[in-house]
Amino acid sequence: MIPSEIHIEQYSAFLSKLPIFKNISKNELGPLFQTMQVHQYHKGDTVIFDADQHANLYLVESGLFKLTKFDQRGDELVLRIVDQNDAISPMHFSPHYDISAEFVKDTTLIYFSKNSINNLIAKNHQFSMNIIQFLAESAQTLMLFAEVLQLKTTREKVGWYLVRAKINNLLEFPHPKRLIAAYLGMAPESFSRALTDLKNDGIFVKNRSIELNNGNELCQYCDAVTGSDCDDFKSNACIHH
Amino acid sequence: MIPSEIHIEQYSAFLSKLPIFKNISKNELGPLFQTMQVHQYHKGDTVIFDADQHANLYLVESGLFKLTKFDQRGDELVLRIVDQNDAISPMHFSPHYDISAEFVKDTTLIYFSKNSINNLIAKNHQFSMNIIQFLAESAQTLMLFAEVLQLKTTREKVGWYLVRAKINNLLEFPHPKRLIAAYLGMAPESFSRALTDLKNDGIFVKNRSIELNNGNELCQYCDAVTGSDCDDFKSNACIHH
DNA sequence: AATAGTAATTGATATACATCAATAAACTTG
DNA sequence: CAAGTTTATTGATGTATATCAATTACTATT
Repeated sequence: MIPSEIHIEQYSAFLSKLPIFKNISKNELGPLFQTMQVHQYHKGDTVIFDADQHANLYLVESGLFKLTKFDQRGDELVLRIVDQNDAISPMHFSPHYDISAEFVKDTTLIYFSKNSINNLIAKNHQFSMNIIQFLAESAQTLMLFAEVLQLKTTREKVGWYLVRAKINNLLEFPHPKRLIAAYLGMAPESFSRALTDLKNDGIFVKNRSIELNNGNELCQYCDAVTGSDCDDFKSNACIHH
Repeated sequence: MIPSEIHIEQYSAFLSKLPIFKNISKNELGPLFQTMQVHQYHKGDTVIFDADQHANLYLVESGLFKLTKFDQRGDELVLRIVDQNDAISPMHFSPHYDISAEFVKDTTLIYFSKNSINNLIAKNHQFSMNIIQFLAESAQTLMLFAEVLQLKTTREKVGWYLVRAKINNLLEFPHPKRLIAAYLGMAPESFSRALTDLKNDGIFVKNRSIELNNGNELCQYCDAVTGSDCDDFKSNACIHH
């Protein structure tokens, strides 16, 4: 859907605050923003986000969905939970790489065609750097994610998820439990049992809120990349020296 | 180590054939190549390839090593098997992301500092595009890898590894079995048993050579991204339509 | 507020794969 | 090429977590 002038202005304000457009002047972004398109998805929708039909760059204006791969058996791998302000770029996938999006909440996506994006990359060096930064972060997040899936026990996975929520200053579960369990590659039953288990560490989850005995019980589940966003990173209380 | 003029010339010829320097003229590459450095590693060496000490872009002139993450218990995740002609770029990692390299064979790495690389990115649009392409492929490979680790059974993992070897026209195991087992996230014993299992599909591995009854037994273990490199991709015999 | 529908928990059981142990095969290296 | 060392195989056993089944707790809708 192509938005009206008023919407373009409103969305431009939103977009220009995103990291992917960082340090680029309004003048330079203007022509790109004129080509924006918008799509609404509803809770429960499923679409295949392949490079063939979706060679675009998407920015999440609002909403929540998961990016998943399914195998023949119907088992799923949740590669990413995608939230407000996030970016996803199937335009950079191989034409043979298919991925599904399942919308958990009503979601508004703003997007730009591959051509529009490549035009700005050609014209604007800062934008190239932002794209490079974005892709490098994607790759690093995926390496960390593979590590979590492969090396951590169920309990450690849940602890890791909770410490991330805490570092983002959320004392509440940001996502439904089934979604978190799927993202961590475990059955909802195992997730539930892991939460029970964590009470031994002084970590209590009542309904959706996280309660801690003295506040640093979750640190043992932290990794250095996640920890670098923590207020106490590398302080005495921190496990990362 | 800074190489002599003669070595620079010799390595330049090698480098200019790599995908990351594709479609860039010798003139434009010359100044970059003057800044090349070279390092030899020996079989058995282990180094931490962190962004702190290794903010470079590395090209593998020859050799073989694995990029791994270790956890507290000493369990390892082999994120990548790195071979001749491959590129790795810890310069794009976060300063807090540590990864180890374990050298399986004697290895020669040619590398460029972050500054050298960023200079060429700033000057040369094609090089930006090549870096973007490289990072996009890294991310996609990691998504596929997570899928393999998480969703496939041991037998499917081994089948997947073999079909990749076959598509690369290798009727021989390109890597030692322990290394493959580690890469696929399984114990060497499980790898060995999976190979025995695959005999039921008409897939026989004698010592290091792969022998097939009629040639397409491995197709069932193929994925679309891997398959796109196959001569028979999307033919009647191919599972991808 | 009542009903239906979904999500979460708890318990019992099954299973794929790891681990341990012993042997055999395959490469190093003097 | 022989002795030593690493790698691979085969068998027996253990275990973490999935699956199945039943119950309870939420959430949404009229």
